Amino acid sequence: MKDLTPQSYLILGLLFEGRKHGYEIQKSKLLGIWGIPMSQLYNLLKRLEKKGMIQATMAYQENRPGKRVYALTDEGRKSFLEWVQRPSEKIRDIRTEFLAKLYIVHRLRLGIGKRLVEEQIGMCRIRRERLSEEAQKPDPLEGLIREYRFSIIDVTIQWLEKCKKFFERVADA
Amino acid sequence: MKDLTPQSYLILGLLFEGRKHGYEIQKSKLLGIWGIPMSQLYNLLKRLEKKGMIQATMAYQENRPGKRVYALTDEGRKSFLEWVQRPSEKIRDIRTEFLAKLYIVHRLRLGIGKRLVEEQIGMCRIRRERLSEEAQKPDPLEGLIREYRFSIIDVTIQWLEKCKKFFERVADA
DNA sequence: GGATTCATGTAAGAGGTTACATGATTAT
DNA sequence: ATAATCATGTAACCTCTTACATGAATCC
Repeated sequence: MKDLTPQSYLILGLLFEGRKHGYEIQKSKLLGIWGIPMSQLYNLLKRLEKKGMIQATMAYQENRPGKRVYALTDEGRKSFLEWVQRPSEKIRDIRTEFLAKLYIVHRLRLGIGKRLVEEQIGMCRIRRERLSEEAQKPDPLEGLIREYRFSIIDVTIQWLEKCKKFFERVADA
Repeated sequence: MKDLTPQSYLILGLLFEGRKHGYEIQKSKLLGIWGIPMSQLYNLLKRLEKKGMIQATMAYQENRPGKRVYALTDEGRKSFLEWVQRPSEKIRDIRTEFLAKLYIVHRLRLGIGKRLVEEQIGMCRIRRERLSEEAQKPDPLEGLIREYRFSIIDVTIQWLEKCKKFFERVADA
């Protein structure tokens, strides 16, 4: 099964809390990490349903239009849990994808925050290693780019260490 | 006119050197910044032509299939120059878009490297300022995310200072 | 004979963005 | 009255990714 987008996984995460309809998902405070436009959200939900990750049931109310209430399927639950426990492979995804994971792990009190951060640190170290091993070409501009990559990785590792402490403090881990 | 993608601007930049056909563009050493798959490149070229940024003429050869040789139009040239002189607004784009600008500025010896870097530093300072001004919520996870953003900006500014020195050394600036 | 280089595309599917479109209820 | 909140969608357009498809010339 192909990976979903981080946004979609976040939606699955929110539904992990319990069944919700579109408008409710939109209103979920997401720390401003992602603002999904309303009209896109409905598209995403439809796609997730088509993929069998979630399933809708109609909730009819008096004096109100019916709501399409979504719930996770077993596959959706499985997919989400698999995603949320796996660190991001690319450094550039840390700002978005990994942050989303931390947020949802914390929100749902999944108790895996510390481990997730540790694994992410491990992944960053691997990346750093791999970058060191790459053949250095004499091109000076290329050297500069390389330096930037190293800086980003290093600052990310430092920050992840702080994250680790955070998850050690909160009872979540 | 809407912005093109960085990839498309890079292609315009390569054509700024002179007319090229698809295969030639693909072979241009781009420091490994972007590997555009061959089949995508032809799509991009078609789109750029439809937008009036480039124009093809056929070059027929003996014993060979004809080549579709592209040249910049006036609009393409204008668009490229406008793009290449403007710093990236988002920090996350520095790794990709801004790097591409530096590369092409250097390659074409446009003589604006130093100024571009300075403007990018200015943009980063503005971003940093804006982040400082944002209301701090008591949420500790949000605080962590904020810290990460600051770190990234700071390390980026430091790196840009190095870039500036680089462009001061090379005769380009 | 087989790999690499030269040289070009099409087609299908997924996904993102934006605009358009509707309509009731509740609070000011 | 009118603005905000609740509630849902469709349609068009663009871009990206991947796979498929072809074929000559040259180098080893």
